[in-house]
Amino acid sequence: MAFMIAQRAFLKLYLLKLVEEHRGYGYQMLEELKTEFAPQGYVPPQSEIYRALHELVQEGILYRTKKLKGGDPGVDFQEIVLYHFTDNGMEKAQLYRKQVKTDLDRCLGILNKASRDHFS
Amino acid sequence: MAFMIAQRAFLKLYLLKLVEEHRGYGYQMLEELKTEFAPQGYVPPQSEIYRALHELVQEGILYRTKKLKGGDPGVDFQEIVLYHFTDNGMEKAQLYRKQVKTDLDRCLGILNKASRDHFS
DNA sequence: GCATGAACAGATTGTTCATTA
DNA sequence: TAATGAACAATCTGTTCATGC
Repeated sequence: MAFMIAQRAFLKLYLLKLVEEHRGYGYQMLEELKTEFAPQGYVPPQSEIYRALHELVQEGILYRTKKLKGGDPGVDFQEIVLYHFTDNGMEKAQLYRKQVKTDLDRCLGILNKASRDHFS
Repeated sequence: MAFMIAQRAFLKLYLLKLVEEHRGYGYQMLEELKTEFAPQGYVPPQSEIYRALHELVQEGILYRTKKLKGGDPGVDFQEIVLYHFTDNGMEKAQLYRKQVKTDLDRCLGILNKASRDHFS
């Protein structure tokens, strides 16, 4: 097992949550997460967001649709990729969340111990 | 900056502490840390221990001496490598600890937030 | 600048292998 | 088995580049 939780897994949790709340395309979620994590001094990199989304699709949790941003033609023709849960995507996601929670708790245990041991 | 704290940096903290307490060779420290982290389900890999020690030497914080284990000849001729702080090693270590603390706190902030956001 | 994606390079790490006593 | 070290392979990640609107 890896020492620490992977950034990819960490981001997947947040992306699943954002898709669940119907805020659903890559660039927007990236910007949202950037804002959300600014206080923690963490800037999620663009490449990881897209890689995480692609993996969630490959894993059969999400699927993609394409849409023209704005909807009204003549206004904005930018094409965006929206994400939605597949039929059994929610169950799969729940399973995945469970796995990540185990890993997250393990990491917190390790890091909290280090914090106590060296900087208490 | 990397997403999470590196295992190497994490281990260096513990190795510096063990050397400070005069428990000082690789294999022994490895076994000690294995025992210490058993409850957290973390098994520090042998290779990382040695790599971390080598780096601490390269960074001028520690230096090495060699010794025959047991001391008494005829009993055990296994050669072991002991580690000690250099002249200004303690100061350097203190500086390093400070840096790692910053990183550690950043990681804890991120992971605690995730824990709250998804599993509260 | 918004939006998506790929490519490339580097660092970290886990496993295995080698050596000696 | 204890002890140290190196080699190898895989993964992850950060940066940069490419494309289109």
